[in-house]
Amino acid sequence: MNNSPLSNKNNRESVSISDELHPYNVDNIDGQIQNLLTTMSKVGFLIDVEVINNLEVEVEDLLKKLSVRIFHHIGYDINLNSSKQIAKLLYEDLELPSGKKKKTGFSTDEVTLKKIKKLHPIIPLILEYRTVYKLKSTYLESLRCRIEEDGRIHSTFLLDVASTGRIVSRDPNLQNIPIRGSWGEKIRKAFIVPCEKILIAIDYSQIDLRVLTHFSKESKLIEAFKQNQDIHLSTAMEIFNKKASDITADERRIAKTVNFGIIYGISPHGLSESLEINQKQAAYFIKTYLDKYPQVKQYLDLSRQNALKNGYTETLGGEKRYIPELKSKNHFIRSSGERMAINYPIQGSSAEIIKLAMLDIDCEFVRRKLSSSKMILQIHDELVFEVENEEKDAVIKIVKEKMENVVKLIIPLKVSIKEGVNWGEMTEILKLEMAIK
DNA sequence: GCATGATGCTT
DNA sequence: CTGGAGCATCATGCC
Repeated sequence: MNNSPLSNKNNRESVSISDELHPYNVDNIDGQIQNLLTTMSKVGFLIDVEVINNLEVEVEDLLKKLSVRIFHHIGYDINLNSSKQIAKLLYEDLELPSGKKKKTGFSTDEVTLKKIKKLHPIIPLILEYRTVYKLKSTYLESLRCRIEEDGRIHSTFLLDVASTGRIVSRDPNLQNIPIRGSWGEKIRKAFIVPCEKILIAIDYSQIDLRVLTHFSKESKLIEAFKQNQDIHLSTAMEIFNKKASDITADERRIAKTVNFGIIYGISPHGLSESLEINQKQAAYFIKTYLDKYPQVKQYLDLSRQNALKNGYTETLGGEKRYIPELKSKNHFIRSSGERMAINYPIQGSSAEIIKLAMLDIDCEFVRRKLSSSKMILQIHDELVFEVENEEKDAVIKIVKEKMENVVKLIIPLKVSIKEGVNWGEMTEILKLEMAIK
């Protein structure tokens, strides 16, 4: 393992798989990837400022209308950005039922307000105001101000910030640009590429669940991934004990939430909050899941036990994270430690895998002299490239091949590929041109 | 001006 | 009392 090709930056091949416990070498991944991150930052993401400007006008107008309607209803003006003033309005002046208490008063967050939104017509208006104001402040005005001379936004990418080994983007953060709903698409349409170029986004499909499968060796999951099944549907079939054609959209949604919950070290309470069901039902779903996937249960138990015994957990590459919280006498802190013991090996291994893939891709771009195509963004399980049209086929082939083969797990790694002229209108590429040289 | 809390966006 | 990891904005209170 000490002779891994990884230790030679300019001559990396595929990684060593000789050591079963640590199937790849993580020596100095972060040191090697630093230059690549600096380059991504220098390249930046081209922005269509007209799209931003037009959206700002639209949003400005909407905010004005919303605040006028709200103030008309209540008969006076308040600062709608102040949760303190919103709380006074709802829970004192309007005497609506209040939910959980925070340090400074009763909560007015989205989850709380949705529970009482039918009790007063201004609550949906407040919720919409919040969404739109968030857009205006964080994703329109702020981003516009960060466009530099070259028409691009240059984020900074950092290692050694996230305790899981993930890469962090800041100033500005380009890893949390909205994607859901109509606003997500509208904003992402402002992220563009120059003429003669195309945007390519490739993301790992279910990498966390695949890593969980690798660690747990759960036979049902191995089978599902080997057959490239819809994993949430497959889980729904297990939990609800039905065949695929009988699974409803709602049952699949529940299974998807359970799958994510497992990775995060779920509790019945947490799942009940996410699914808006009672805790008894949530507990039943978890129990059923663990009954149906016994090797996952065994793996999760073992993860906690080993973390307590050793004081740390580790990733596939052997990167350790110490978890002193496991010995806390405070139940809350200890539970939090147990969730870390579950989540860190999974999320940390995923982070390693994509960082290794980024290095492989970078090397191959250099080797193949694809100098006009640039990696511009990494969003945890996704890579975004600004690609010369003529290099498109070659880039897609390389990125897919490197991402899927960077490390051999007991099940295959899969990516999905999208292309577009902007980040808001991406189309999945299902058929790959196999006539590539 | 600075720290903290509340909120909300992503994976 | 309970979903892992982050960052940014705004309000508020204190210096």
